[in-house]
Amino acid sequence: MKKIKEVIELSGLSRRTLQYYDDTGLMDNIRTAENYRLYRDEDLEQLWKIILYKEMGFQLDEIRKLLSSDESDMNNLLKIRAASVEQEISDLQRILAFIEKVIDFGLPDMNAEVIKADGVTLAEMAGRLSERL
Amino acid sequence: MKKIKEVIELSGLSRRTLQYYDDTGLMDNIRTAENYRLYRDEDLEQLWKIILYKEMGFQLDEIRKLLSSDESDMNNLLKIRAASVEQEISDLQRILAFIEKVIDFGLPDMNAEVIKADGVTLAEMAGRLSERL
DNA sequence: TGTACTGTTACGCCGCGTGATAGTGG
DNA sequence: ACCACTATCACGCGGCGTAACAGTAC
Repeated sequence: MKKIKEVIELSGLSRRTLQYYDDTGLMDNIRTAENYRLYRDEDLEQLWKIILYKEMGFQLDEIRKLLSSDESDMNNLLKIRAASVEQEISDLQRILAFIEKVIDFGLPDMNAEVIKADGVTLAEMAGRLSERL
Repeated sequence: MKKIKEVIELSGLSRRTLQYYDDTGLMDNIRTAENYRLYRDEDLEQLWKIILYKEMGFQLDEIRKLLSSDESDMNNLLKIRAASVEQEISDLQRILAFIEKVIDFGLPDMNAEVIKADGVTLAEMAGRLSERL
């Protein structure tokens, strides 16, 4: 049974973070008579899982689901997350290529004939410019 | 001289977004006597640049700097941005590899001997686990 | 008189950081 | 009485979405 300071040092998380996890129900801390948070061994296991899921880039509400799901549900969520990370990577690669193009050739001209098309917004045009490389 | 509705359709941005750009000084709109926002051609050029920089993943305060910088400053900022995008990509690749490892082998055990080291926090341990692959 | 446009508040999101203020243990 | 610990508010961040309410043009 550890009090919060020990858990701060053990986990590397901040006091505020631990309080937030308690407030939002991600952790479900028991309390002393003086209302101090107490962490049992099982709570530390739970915290370890939370830290691992954060390392994988999950949001806290997704982590909540993961903590209460069986092995097959968890594997599904992991696969979904893997797919979206792959998507993020390819988005960033597109962005990177676009930046390098701008470094070499400057910003594309808004009035260039190539990109003038009716019914297409500027935002869409910008998206297309970074897609086609 | 266009009013906001036309600019919404032309740009693909929302009314709220255009208002926000005005409020935060990213755009510097002139007004009619009835206080309606007016967009001149040069303002649309500015908006186009903003959209392009957003497409490259810049934050609005960085975009503010970009809009008022000369070519060499701009190129520096672009290179810095490119470097940080590369960093984000490699972070995500590490995360992806870690997720796939967890899919195959399950969550790493907190009490495993391998990872037990004094003075190392759980968060650090999680980071190391996803680094070493 | 209606309706389609315009404007200004102002709260909500997410994951905490950063105080401020107050109670408790030893 | 001191100090180290604990607690609970509550505002702030970025980039808007989403009302709510009010004025203006036609």
